[in-house]
Amino acid sequence: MPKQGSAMKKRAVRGSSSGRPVMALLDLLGRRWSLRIIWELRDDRALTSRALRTACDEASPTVLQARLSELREAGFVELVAGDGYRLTGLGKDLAENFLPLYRFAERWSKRA
Amino acid sequence: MPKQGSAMKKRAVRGSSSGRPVMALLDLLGRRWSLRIIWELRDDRALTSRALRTACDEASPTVLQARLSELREAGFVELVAGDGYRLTGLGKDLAENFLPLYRFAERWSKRA
DNA sequence: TCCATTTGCTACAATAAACGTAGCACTACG
DNA sequence: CGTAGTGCTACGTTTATTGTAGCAAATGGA
Repeated sequence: MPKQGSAMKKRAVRGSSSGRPVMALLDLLGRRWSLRIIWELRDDRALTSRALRTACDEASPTVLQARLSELREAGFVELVAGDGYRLTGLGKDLAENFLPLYRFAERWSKRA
Repeated sequence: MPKQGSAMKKRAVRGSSSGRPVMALLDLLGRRWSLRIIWELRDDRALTSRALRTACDEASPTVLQARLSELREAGFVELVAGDGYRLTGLGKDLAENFLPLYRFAERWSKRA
């Protein structure tokens, strides 16, 4: 698979052309397993690629690697040698926005 | 009239089998255009199906209708006659979790 | 040293999802 | 009547994801 050069070259993130960063973010996070990966790495967890795969219901390594590449390029995830994947400072910042989701999901599951 | 009865036999939300509601929520929100739809309906906006389509970069009506059906079934979105689609109370509650994303995205776009 | 694991990562064919265009039935105007 | 709006769907094409298999490099014994 070809390496993507600098920032988001192989495919412009949807909505990025509008000049609204939130659109590019929503596009990136709206791809499969993106939210899940960030979720599994929350709270400063570090997971190897295979541990991450196990955590993500044995999702195919193809798409996981694709998402990890995108998330690394976006600056949300980094690969630390001998330690595995983990959120960057920016990634942790992003994950903060999703912690309330857990409580919301609990409430949601008990809805009428 | 939407026949939501048979519409949902297609697939259980990923992760719902794990008994963790947040997984089902991440699955639903991780599908294409889900986050975007919620975003476009934020702040009590009501959009017709075509206005929503325009807002979502002319995404195909096929997938938009699919997402709207899922979001309606999940109780996040409702269709009000003569008014269009809008977030339910639960949907607004969910959208609250994403409002900080806008500011985060701005910060993100200015990253090194 | 040789062997066995584990790491991150990729190839490739098959499947599922999304796209794009067109069009339906219905309603509300004039 | 005709025109235009609504929500929504069919269908063929393109794209994304899946599942299985496997690679080279690094690690740690025996």
